[in-house]
Order: sequence, then C-alpha cells, then structure tokens
Amino acid sequence: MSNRLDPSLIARLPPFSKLDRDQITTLLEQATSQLYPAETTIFSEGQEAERFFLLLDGHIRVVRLTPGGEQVIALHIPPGQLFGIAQAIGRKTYPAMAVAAEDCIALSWPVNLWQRFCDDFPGFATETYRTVGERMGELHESILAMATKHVEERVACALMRLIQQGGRKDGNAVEISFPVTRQNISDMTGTTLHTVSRLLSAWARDGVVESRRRHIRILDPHRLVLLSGA
Amino acid sequence: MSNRLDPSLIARLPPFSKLDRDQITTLLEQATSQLYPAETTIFSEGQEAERFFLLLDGHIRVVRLTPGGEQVIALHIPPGQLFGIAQAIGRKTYPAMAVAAEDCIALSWPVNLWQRFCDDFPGFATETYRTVGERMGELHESILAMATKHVEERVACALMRLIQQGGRKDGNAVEISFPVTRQNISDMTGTTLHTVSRLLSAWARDGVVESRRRHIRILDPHRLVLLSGA
DNA sequence: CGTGAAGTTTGATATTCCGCAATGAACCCG
DNA sequence: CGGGTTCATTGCGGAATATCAAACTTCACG
Repeated sequence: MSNRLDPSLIARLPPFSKLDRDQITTLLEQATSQLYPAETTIFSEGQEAERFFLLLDGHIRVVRLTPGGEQVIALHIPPGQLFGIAQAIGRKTYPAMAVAAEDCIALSWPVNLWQRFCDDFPGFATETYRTVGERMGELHESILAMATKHVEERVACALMRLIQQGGRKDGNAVEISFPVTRQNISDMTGTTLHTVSRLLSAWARDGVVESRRRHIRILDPHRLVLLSGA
Repeated sequence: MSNRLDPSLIARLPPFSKLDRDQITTLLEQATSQLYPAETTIFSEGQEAERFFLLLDGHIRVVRLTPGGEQVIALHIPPGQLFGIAQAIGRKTYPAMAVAAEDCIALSWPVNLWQRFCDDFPGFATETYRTVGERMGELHESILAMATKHVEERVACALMRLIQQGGRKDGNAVEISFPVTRQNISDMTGTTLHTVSRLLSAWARDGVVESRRRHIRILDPHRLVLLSGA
C-alpha cells in the first residue's frame, strides 16, 4: 500500500492518457497498490464489488466455475487494463472470478470513486466502455469457435489469443510470457488436458511449437494460423 | 415513419422509465418507427453503426457468421430492449448481425443522438450499461455451457433460455412465442439440426415437449430443467 | 388444388474425442 | 540430495455426435 507511486506508471495507459499531472497524482493518492502472488484469487464470482482494479504487471485469468467444479477460462487480462469493473456494466457483484496467472501487481480503488472517475476524468468512461466492448468481442469469438470449430482448431486459436496478449517475440518464434498448463488451455477450449497434450506433442513433432513445463513457444506462427482454420 | 407514436409505448420501458411526458415526446419525435418482416436482416456485422434501436415488438436474433458460412446465434433480444447500441461499447460498427426472428417493430435514432440521450435523460446511460452487462452474462453462460455440457444438456439450456425470453404460459406448459427451427437451435448450441431433431423426438416420446413445425411447447418444464443438468 | 420450397424425421455409418489408467519428467522444499 | 507434488505423455477402448442419405410433412403461393 505504498503512496509513493510514480505517475509514469499509468500516465500512458488509455484510461488515463488524457489526464494532466495533477489529476494523475490525485488518482494515485487514492489508489491501493498490491502484489498478488501467482494463483491468488483476487475476487470471486458473485462477491460484492467493493473495489475496481488496474493491472500494472502480470496476467489475470477470468474464470467461471460450474456447479460441478469444472472451470472455464473466459478471458485473459493483459497488463495495463482495468478489471473488476462491475460498475461499468451496471452490476453490484463481480460476474466472474479473477485469478493471478503469475505474480501480479495491481492498483485498486473503492467503488465509490467510480462515478467520480467517470465524471472528472475525460476519456475515462469512454475508454472503459471500449474495453468492455473488446471483451465482449472476445467472448463472441470464443462462442463462435466453440460452436463451429474442431478441437484442434480451437486449441490453435487459444494459443494465438495467448500470444497476442502475452507474446514475447524471439526472431521468428514467439513465446507465451506467462505460465500456462495443458489444463489451462483445455479450460479455455472446452477439452481435456489429455487432448491438448496430444495436440502439442503432435505439433512439436512437426516443428510448429516447442514446450517446456508450463511454457510454450510457437516456432512457426504461420503454421499455427493455418491449423486454427481462420 | 409515423410521427404519431403513443408515449405509452415506451414510457414504462427501463431505459426511459424515469422520464417525464415532455421528454418522452421529444424522444419519440426524433424516432423512426419501422416494421421488419420475419427473417429481415436489420443490420450486418462490421457495418457502420448509423442508428441505434429499440425493439417494440417481436424478437431479434443476434447472429455471427463464420468465413465458411456457418452461423451462430449468440443472443436473442426480447421486446422492450435496446439493440444495435455499438456506441455503448465504444464501437463505430455493429459487432454482429441482427435478424428479425419474426415480424418486428422497432424504433431507431441516428447515432448522433446517443450522447444527447446519455446526457439529458436520467437513467438512460445506467440502464443501457445494465443491459450490456446482462448480455455479457448471457455470453458467459453460453461459453460455460459449450465448454462443459453435453449436447443434450446444451439443447435443454437453449430451450430454457428461449422460454425465459419469449414464453407464453398455458397451464403447466410453456410455448415459445416466436418461430424456432431445429436449425436455429443447433445454431445456438453448436450442433446439427439432425441431433436437435433426434433429441426433440425423444423428449416428445417422453412427454417433455411437443412440437409442430417451427413451434415448440414444453409440456413439463421441470423435466427440462433436469435434462439441462443445472 | 397442385407444385415446389422449406423444415423435419430417421437410419446407417464414420469419426472425433473423451475417460481411464499408468508411467514418466520437472520442480519445490526441507 | 531425496521425497513428494504437480504437470505432462501416451495407449487403448468406447461413447457421443457428426455426416451422409433418403423419405416424409407442412406450408406458401400461384
């Protein structure tokens, strides 16, 4: 809960990019900064939405649970984005669970500041609604993929989404910059970790990917696109 | 494009329920009213969002198309709700296609009035964001169902969603009040019309449903809930 | 009416993918 | 450095569901 946050941390991020130095300072003074170790649950589905968050570093998994205990990963939040913004969609409770995919640092503010931010900070409201729209687009894409594509294509799509949000380029290859298990990928695509494992093995044989435990590199992104059946 | 619209048409609908008579009148004077015959495409995915809509009567299917020409029904819009509200999610183009599931009547306004509505009409912005939130919730549910449930359960869920939005009660039974084909249901659930047909036949044998061409009645809603694996 | 189009049913066959089971490799921590 | 835990691999059999094919109903419309 440091109150020595550097304005440069957030000055360039879209929701705040139009603000002047003073506004940024005000904003930071009211913020709480916290480290969430990997696999921490930041908030749960249905829980009262008491704060909203800005992810500074790391990646968040947005997860929904079934009554039967299975889990589905609906989205990933990349650094620099707001999350836990139930207020933006007229809710008083969080619509899903947020889990730190790796060690994460996030700022957060109490909900009662939400309206203030929207009113006082030009571009804040607009940008958050754009974010909501983008996430809705991603959900749409997921549904489309689940409804029309075969497992192999869906898994390829999932990998592509992952590298789009957390891809470290390395020559021709791309590595997913945060830890991902086979189980995680199966939770994104509605399959089993077995099937994912088999697919990755096959792709590794063909030189499309390479994978260590919890880490995946795509050696031939182009071939992956083909496999995704775009 | 009548300008003799009765204020009572919309005065009670959530987005406008807090407005006084004069405001409603102003609002209606600026609106265009139009009939969209069944199966009409009201707007297409990617198209410039020039107007936003309020559905007065009928049901809308929100559809996405794959490059391969398959279609997926992501949502249904019931009467009384806004749709085509790309502005609310920071977009300049419609994110999906809207098709009239039956004869529909809708009001629409040019986008340049959107900001005015948000500023001038108390509750309008809030209500639209609530709507966006609800639709996001539905997309989440779809994803959860597609990822974790078997076809039979998914189809049962789809029927339940349909009766929730367009269900005419009739004693113990419920009838879906607008036309639905096997193909439509398969487009909602990511199956084939063949499988849906088989399931409905089986359920009809068990007395759970009854169906004519393009119309489905649920005779035993409780059994359907069980089949949905809630 | 009669004809065609759209929607539905059903069977037979094909295939994908899951579930189960067991082994093996990588990592953490004391 | 050893022991346990988490994560990954692989084979096999079987169930769920798609695909193919054909006949049948219902309806709209001339």
